[in-house]
Amino acid sequence: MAKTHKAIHTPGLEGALDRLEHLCRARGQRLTRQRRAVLSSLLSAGRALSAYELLERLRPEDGKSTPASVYRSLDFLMTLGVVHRLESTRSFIACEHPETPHWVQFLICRRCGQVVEAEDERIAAATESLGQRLGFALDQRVVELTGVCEGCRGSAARH
Amino acid sequence: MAKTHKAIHTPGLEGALDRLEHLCRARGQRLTRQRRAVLSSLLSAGRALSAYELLERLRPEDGKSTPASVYRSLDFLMTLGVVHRLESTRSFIACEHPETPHWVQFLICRRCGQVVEAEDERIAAATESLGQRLGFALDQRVVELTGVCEGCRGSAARH
DNA sequence: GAGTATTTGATACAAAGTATCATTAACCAG
DNA sequence: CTGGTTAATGATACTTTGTATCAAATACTC
Repeated sequence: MAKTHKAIHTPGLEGALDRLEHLCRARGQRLTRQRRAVLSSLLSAGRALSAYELLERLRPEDGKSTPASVYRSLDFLMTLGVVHRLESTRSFIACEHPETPHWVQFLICRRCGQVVEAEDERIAAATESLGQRLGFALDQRVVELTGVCEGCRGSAARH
Repeated sequence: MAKTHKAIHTPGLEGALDRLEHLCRARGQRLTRQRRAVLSSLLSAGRALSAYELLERLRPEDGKSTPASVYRSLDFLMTLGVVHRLESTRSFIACEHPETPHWVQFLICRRCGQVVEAEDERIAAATESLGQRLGFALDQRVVELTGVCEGCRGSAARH
């Protein structure tokens, strides 16, 4: 059977949860039901979600989630590097390649909401070098580039 | 008399307000008391302010400012390019060099809150090229680098 | 399987940002 | 410099986003 239909089983979900377990174990942190649920939910959403959108998706499964608990889980997953926050849209997204510690950039389509995570050497080098030149010891880099993706420019010519 | 005391008259404030007037005139937009007040206040603050901090500073002078009106003025000033929003701290700052249309980067000291506005060619080129490579027509670039500035690293050794 | 420290649940609240519509004031014309 | 027009503001209420606190629950170690 050809893979013409959208996969029902989110690809990589299992792998990501395994990775989460290993990360927790390695760092002596607890892997709780909620943390697993938050990551799964973000992964299966396949896009960035606001904390409250995430909350709505968790509620059916786990009626006792609250804003505070969702934010706590998100903070935790961010320290592990398996979730990122998009500052310019106040939303959260599962990391696409959490294997390596990394500085990433995001490209966000303002039409369809698609988010692409990139790991560009030139940008990494240029930002680091700017920091040094200005005397900053950088520990966080937000690079979020918004525009219109190829697909959206092609299809909806002018709208 | 030596200039040992902090200037009471914010340097460049007049110039900035003149520039604002010219920009409005050139674009057929109205220059209102509130818009002037918001820009002055940001300029004399000399640092990034949240919309509500700004509101508090406006109140003594103009008791009828509201959150909505402040946000409206900020949005307006941003379209003119004389004010920028810092996404990662949810705050606003007067632009340091609004002469040229520009893509800027910000370096933010997490210790003292200092914000430096930069206009780095390499970063501009690298982000543009990344956008092209991934098929994005970029129209907004958020580059916010957080760390500890030279002064703060020097003084408070470890705290 | 029990002990313990960490997380969570529940509640309440703080901060950030927006919608609507009647009123006001900036700018232009004369 | 006076009035007319249109854009901006004021007032009000509300939505969204994020946090504080503390008792109850649960993940992990032994």
